[in-house]
Amino acid sequence: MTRVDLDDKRREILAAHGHLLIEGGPGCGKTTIALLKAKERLNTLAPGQRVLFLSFSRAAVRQIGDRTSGVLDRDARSLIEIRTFHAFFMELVRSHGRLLTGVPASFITPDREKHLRADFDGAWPTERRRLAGQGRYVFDELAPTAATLLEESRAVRELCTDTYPLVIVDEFQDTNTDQWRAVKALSAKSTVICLADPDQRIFDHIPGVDAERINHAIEYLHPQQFDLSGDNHRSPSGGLLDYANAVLRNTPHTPPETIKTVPYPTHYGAAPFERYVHYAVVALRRYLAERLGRQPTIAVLAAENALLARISEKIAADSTIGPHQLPAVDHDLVFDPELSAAAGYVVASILEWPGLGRTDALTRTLRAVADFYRIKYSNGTLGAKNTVRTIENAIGALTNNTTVKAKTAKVLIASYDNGISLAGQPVADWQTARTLLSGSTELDELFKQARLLRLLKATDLFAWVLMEAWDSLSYADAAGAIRRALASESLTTSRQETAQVSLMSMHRSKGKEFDGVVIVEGTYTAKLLDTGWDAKRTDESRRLTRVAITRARHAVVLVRPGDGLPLTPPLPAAH
DNA sequence: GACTGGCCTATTTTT
DNA sequence: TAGGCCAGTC
Repeated sequence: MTRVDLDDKRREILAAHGHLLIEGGPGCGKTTIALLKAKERLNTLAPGQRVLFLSFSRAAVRQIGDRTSGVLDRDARSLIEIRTFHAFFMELVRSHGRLLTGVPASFITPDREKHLRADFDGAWPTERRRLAGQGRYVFDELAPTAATLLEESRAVRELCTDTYPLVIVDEFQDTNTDQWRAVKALSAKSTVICLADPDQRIFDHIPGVDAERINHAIEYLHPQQFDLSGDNHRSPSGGLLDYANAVLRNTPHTPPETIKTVPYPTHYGAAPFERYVHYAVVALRRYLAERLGRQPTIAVLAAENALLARISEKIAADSTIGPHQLPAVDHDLVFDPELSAAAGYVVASILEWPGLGRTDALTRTLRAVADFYRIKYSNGTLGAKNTVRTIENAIGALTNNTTVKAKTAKVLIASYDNGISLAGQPVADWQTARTLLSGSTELDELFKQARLLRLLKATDLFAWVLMEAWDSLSYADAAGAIRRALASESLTTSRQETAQVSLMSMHRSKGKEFDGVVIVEGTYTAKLLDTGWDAKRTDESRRLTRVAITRARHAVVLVRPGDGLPLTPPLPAAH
C-alpha cells in the first residue's frame, strides 16, 4: 500500500458527516479520498454490512478495483462492493421484480432486443414497457424498474440501506433520471457520497442525463460540498491539465512541450490521413519508451468509431510516409463489434453450404443477411428495414419456388449453384467464403464489415473453433460455433489488462488512463471544432476534447487537418 | 416490389 | 469522402 499524504481539505472530508458532494477534475484524487472515506467507515460496519461503490462501465469498475489495492488491505477490500449500476439493478430486479409483476423476472439480451425491435411495427418504448409489465426486461428497463422497487417497496429499500449504509456514486454528473431516482431512494437511510466533475459531462445527448443533475443533488441531499479542482496528481508537471482546461474555456495558452500537433494535408492527392496517425503512434511510442524506460500504453482517440475502424485497418500493415518507415502496429480496436459479428455469421453460414441442401443452405445465409440489417436498423439506419423485407421476400420466394427478385439473393444462389469447395483450412476457407460477398450493394457492405473482424484479433480463435467444426466436407454449424466464440471472446477480453496500443472513441476513454494519447480529428466528420457549430455543440466538443487530453499521463499528439480551427485563441501580442 | 442515380449531410453510448 | 435517403424507372 502506498502512503497517502493528506492536506487540510482532505482531512476535512474525512471528518465530515452526512451526504457529501466531492467535485474535481481528472486526476484530482476524488476516487482515492472516497476510498479513504469508505475505509474509515469500515470500522463501524455491523456484520453483513458493506460499502457500495457504483460506477458506469465494467472498465471503470476494474480500474477502481485496481486503485483500492493501493489504499486498502485485503480484508478491507472484501467489504467494498464495486459494481456497475447495471449489475446492481439487475440483481435487485432478479431478486425482487416479482413484487411488481407477480412473475419471476427474465432478461432480454441486447441482440435479442434488436431483433424484436426490427420486427416490431409501432413505438418501441411502449412495447418495451409492456414486456417489462410481464416481467421480461430489456436492459434499458432495468434502471427504471429498480428505481421503482426502491421507491415503492419499503422492504426492498430497507434491505438495501441496511446492507449498504454508505453508497459512493462515481461520475455522478452523468447519472440518468432513473439512476438518480435509485440514489435518492437509498439516501433515505444510507449516506451518499457523489463524485462529480461538471466539465466531464459528455453524455448529455442520452435521454435522461441532465446538465442540472449536480444541482438536483445539492437541492435534495443538502450535501457538504468539497472542491478538489485545483489538484492534479496524474500529470503534475506536464501541464496537460492546464492546457486541457484552456481548450475547455477557450482561453489563450501555449501548449506545453508534452503536446504536439501533427497537421495533415487535405488537398486532392495528398497522403491519406491514416498515414499521419500511423506516424504519430510510432513516434509517440518511441519518445515515451525512451523517456519512461519501458513500453508505454498508448490510446488513439477520435470522436467517431467509423474513423477508428479506418485507422485500425491502415496501421495494421507496414507503411511509409516520406522517408519514414512505419512498421505495423499491433493494437486493440475497442468498439462494439456486433455489426461485424453479424457479417461474420453470414460468412460462417456459407462455410456450412457443402453439407446442406440448396434451399436450406441459402435460407440460412439469407437469414443471416436479414439479421445483419435488423441490427443495422436498430442502430438507427431506417432504410435497413426495407432491406430486411426484401431479403425476407427472397427467402419466401426461394422456399415456395417462385421468382427471386432481390439481387443479393440472386447472386448468392448463383454462387451456391456454382459450387464452393472448402479444404479444411479455416483461414483460407474463411477467405474463400468471404469473397462470395460481392456483387450487390448489400453484399459489398457485408464484405467490408466482415473484414473488420480480422481486427478483433478473433482470427486465431475462429480458426480454432472452425477446425473443430470441420467434418471433411463443410463446417457443421459454423455460424453457431462463431457465435459462441465471439460471446466468450467478449467475456474474456473485458478482463484483460490494457493493450499497448488501443483505439477507442473519446467517449469510451472516459475514466481510463494511458501514458500517451493520440487524438485524431477527421476532415468531414469527427471534427473537434467547426465554424458551423452553435455554442452548445462547441461546448460539448470542448468538454470532450478536454476529457481526451486528460487521459494522458505524459504526452499528447493531436493529428488534425491542416485547416483545422485553433483549439485556443492566440496569445495577446507582447509589448 | 426492387434497383439506380443524384442530392445532401455529417457524433457520441453503458449494460 | 462516404453513406443515407428520396424520387423516378424498370
